[in-house]
Amino acid sequence: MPHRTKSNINITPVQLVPEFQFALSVDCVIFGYDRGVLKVLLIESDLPSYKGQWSLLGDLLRPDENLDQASHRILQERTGVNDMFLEQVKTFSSIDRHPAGRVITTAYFALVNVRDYQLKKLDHNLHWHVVTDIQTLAFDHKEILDQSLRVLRKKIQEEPVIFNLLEKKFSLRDLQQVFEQVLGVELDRRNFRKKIFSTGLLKDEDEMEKQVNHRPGKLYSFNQETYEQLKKKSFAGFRF
Amino acid sequence: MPHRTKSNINITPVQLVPEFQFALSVDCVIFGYDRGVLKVLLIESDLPSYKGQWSLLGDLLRPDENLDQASHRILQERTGVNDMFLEQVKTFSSIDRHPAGRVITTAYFALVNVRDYQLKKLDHNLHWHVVTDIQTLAFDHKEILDQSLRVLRKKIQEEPVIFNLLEKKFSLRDLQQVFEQVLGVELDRRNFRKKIFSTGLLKDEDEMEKQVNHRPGKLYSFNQETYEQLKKKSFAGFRF
DNA sequence: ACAAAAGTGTTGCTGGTACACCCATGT
DNA sequence: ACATGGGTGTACCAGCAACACTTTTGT
Repeated sequence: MPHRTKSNINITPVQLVPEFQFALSVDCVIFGYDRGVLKVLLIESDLPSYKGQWSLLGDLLRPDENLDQASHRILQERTGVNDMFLEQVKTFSSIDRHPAGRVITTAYFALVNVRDYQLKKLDHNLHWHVVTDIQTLAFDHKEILDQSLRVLRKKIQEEPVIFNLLEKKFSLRDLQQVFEQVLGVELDRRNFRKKIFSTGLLKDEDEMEKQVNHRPGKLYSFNQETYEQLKKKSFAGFRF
Repeated sequence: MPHRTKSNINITPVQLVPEFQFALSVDCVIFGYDRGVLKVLLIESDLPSYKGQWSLLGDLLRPDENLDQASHRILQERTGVNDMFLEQVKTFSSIDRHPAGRVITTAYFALVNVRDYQLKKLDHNLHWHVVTDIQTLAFDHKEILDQSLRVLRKKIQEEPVIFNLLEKKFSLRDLQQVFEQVLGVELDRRNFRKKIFSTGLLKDEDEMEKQVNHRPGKLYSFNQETYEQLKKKSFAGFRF
C-alpha cells in the first residue's frame, strides 16, 4: 500500500489506490478580446525542457476542490479576476504529454474582457498573444488551444457567451467584430443588425460612443433578464 | 516522497506527486437502440453502499493507456465489441462523488446496435435499461447519463453518428425512429425523407425489409465515401 | 377485406442573403 | 471638405412546415 507522507484525508482505501502515481492538473485557455483582435493569455514555461516556450496557465488539482473550483482558483490567483466565464473543454491524457511524468490535465476555456483585466497588474511573465499568430506551445498546449477554439466557436453560436469578451456597454460594431474574429468569417453589417435585434437580447443604453473620429454608434448591453425568459421557451442561438 | 510498492514506470518525479491520492477512472455510457427504444447498458453495483443499484460500466485508468484507450478496453472487456463509436463527454470531479475516496472520472458515450451486441453473450449482471425509465443510478451516474444524453443530442445533429445505432442496412422508418427517440420529438415523414435524401448520404441497397406484416420498405446504408467528400466542402448536419 | 406502414408533391411562409445610399462626427 | 464608420430597406431565393391520398404487403 502506498505511503502518504502528509495527508489530511482518510477516505482513500486500499482497493482504490492504483499501484502507480498520476498527477492531475487543470489548464486554462484564457481568451481575451482586445480592440479587434482575439488573444490568449500565456505564461513562459518554467520547465527546463520547454525553456523559452509559452504555455497555458495551469496548476495541480488540490484534494479539497473539484475541477471547476480549481479552474476558478487558478484564474483568481493569476489574474485577480473573479466570476469569469469558465467552461470545461476536455481532458487530455496522452501518456507522454508531460516530460516529467504522467500528468492528466483537464482543459477549461475562459472569456475575459482585456480592458477589465488590464486594471489588475500583469505579474510574472504573463502576456497576451494574438491567437492566429501562435504556431507552437509547450507540452500539448497547442492542441489544447486548437480544440478549445473549436469548442468556443460552437459555443458562441449556441449561447450568448460572447458578451463575456466585451465590456458591459458596447457598440454593434464591437459585437460584430468579436463574432468575426472568433469565427474567422466576415459578416454583412445590415443583416447582422437585423439578426441581433430580432433576438431582443440587446438593451439600449441610450448612450453614444465617445472620442471616435467618425459618427458615434449607440451603446448596448446584454439583457440578461430577457435571456432568462427566452431560454425557457426557445432560443435558437446565433447562427452565422 | 511517496513510496510505490510495485511499479514499472519511473517517470514520476517528486515535485509532481501530490501529497495525497487520486484515483482516475473512465465510465462508459453505452447507448443502444433496440426496436424503437433507446436503451443504456448498466451493471449492478458491486459496492455495499450502492447495493442493488445500477451503475455505468467503468474501470480505473491504467498507467500504460490514455483515456481513449481505456474506454475502448472497457467496452472490449465487457461486451466483446470492437471498433465501437466512442466519444469523451466530460470529467466529473465532485469531492464526494465516490463513497470510498477521491475518484475523478471521465465519461465517454458509446453507440451500439443492440442486435449486433446480442450476438455476444451477456455476462455478469449486465442489462439494457430503457433510458427514459431510469430515475436513479449509483454514484453520480444519473447526472453523467443526463449530460451524455444532452451531448448525444447535439452530436447527432452535427455529424452522422446516428448510424452507429442501426444495423448496416436499415429502412427510412428505422432511421426516423432513432432520431425521434434520441431527440424526444416527432418528425414529419415526408419532410424527413426529403431532408435525408437531399444530403445524398444514403446508399440504396436494392433490398427490401423481410417479414413485416405491412408493405416492406427499401433498405439503405450510410454512404461513408460520399460523406468523406462532403465533409471537406460542406456538411451542415441534420437539423430538426 | 382489412390493417399497417410505404411512398409521393405542392403550397405558403419564414428567414437568409445580397445589395447602396444618406447621416453624424472629428480632423 | 473629407474621411470614417453609423444607420437604414427591399427584393429575391432557399429551405422548412403543413398537409392527404394511393400502394403494397401480410393476415
